[in-house]
Amino acid sequence: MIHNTTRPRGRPRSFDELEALQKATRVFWSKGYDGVTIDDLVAGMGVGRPSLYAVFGGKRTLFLRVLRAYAEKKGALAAKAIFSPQPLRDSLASFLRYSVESATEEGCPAGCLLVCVAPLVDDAEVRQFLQNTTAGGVAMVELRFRDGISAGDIPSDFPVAARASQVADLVRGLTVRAKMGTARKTLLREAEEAVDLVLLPRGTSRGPSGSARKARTVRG
Amino acid sequence: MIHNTTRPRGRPRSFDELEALQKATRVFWSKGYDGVTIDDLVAGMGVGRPSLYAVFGGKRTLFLRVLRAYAEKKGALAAKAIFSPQPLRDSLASFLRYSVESATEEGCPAGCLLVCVAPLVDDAEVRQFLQNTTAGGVAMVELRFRDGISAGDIPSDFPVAARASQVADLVRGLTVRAKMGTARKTLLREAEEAVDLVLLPRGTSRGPSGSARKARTVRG
DNA sequence: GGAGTTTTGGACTAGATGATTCACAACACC
DNA sequence: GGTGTTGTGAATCATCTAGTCCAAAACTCC
Repeated sequence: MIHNTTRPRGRPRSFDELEALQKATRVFWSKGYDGVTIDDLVAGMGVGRPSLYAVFGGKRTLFLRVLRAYAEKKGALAAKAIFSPQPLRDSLASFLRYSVESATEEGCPAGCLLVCVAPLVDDAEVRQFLQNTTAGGVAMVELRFRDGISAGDIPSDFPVAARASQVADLVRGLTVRAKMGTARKTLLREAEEAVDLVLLPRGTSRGPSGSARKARTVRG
Repeated sequence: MIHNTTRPRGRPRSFDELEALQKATRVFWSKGYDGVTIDDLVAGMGVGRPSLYAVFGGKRTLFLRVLRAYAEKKGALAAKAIFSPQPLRDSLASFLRYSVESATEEGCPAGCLLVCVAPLVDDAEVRQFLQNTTAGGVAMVELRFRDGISAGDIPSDFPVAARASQVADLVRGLTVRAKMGTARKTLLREAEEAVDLVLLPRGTSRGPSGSARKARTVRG
């Protein structure tokens, strides 16, 4: 009856592919990878079993698609948080806050698919994707640090690469804590404190840390 | 024939309980919790299926015993690393080094049972145990920081609690990276750099970070 | 050596799970 | 409306999995 030229040939799908993918995300997110059965996916996605196999290929390939979509979305939101026009300190705070909030969202499973679920999947393609994605995350933070140097928010000798890695590790640590059930409030406070840890400049004069540094030299 | 008074009554066990527990640890460590079947455990532990149920109760209770034993052993080694008589800087370096090394041991699964596996287990008892264990870990680092204050390695206003949490988060982050397949060498370097991040004293004079701090005040 | 006790290995059952098949439904095109 | 194409739901099948049962084995005690 309705003449839609761009419509494909046969019977139209009863589900939206992207929406089904999002629902699948929730399933994997809350139950892990090994903990999920095809029946879980069928029930959670609102997709018939044959359709699932026909459209997504199977559990493994579905998970890969889920992972890519999830990472893209999260990456975009993280970039939005860290690159919005504000001083570096606030950018970093926004970034950490977003990380904690997305890992402790009410109505969502705790933790993060990329940190808590995917690393456990014994699959070369997943591993490769994770490596790339995390490298991209670190690069993003590095980039923001460099902007911060240009803007004069941090000194030009700020150890960009090291600090970016440390920020990424902190985020991972906070995310795992979220998965363990630590309250959002606690994690937000720690994230706030971590900003100072990463950004505050080092003084060479104050504090009796000379002995510690000396001991290090002796040791190494 | 042989008269051993302390020996129990019936047929002796064909396996050593603690050894079997260690083998079970490896199985869970490498395959996760949901990924492990009873057959995996039977094969990996060298224990008959009925014996497994009789002695360890089942997968869940076995995992709990595994977890406790694992945490105790790791906690002891971590304490040894951080409390050995040396300046705070070296203690912290030892602690981080141990964390990375134990998560990247050759011949062992990458990562850590407490960080990468247990948080995903949907079980109240496991969750409770994790909370206690991680709290204990943070308390351990705090204690060492206080010793460091007494020894004059760090100033008396050193934010003990915050820094201890941050160290714990960093360790978790590094551990997840290990699980993702990052090389030990890389992680060891980052751990080394992190020592400075945590310990180096803050100066109030140097660096153009005034704008950033100001921005923070404006915001908050 | 015989009785009692505990562990073991193999077998067994009920149920879950992964993946496919097939008849039928819903559309576009002519 | 007829034809070809694609998606859907129900049913199906072989396999895997958890947990239990039982006869035999290995021991202690008497």
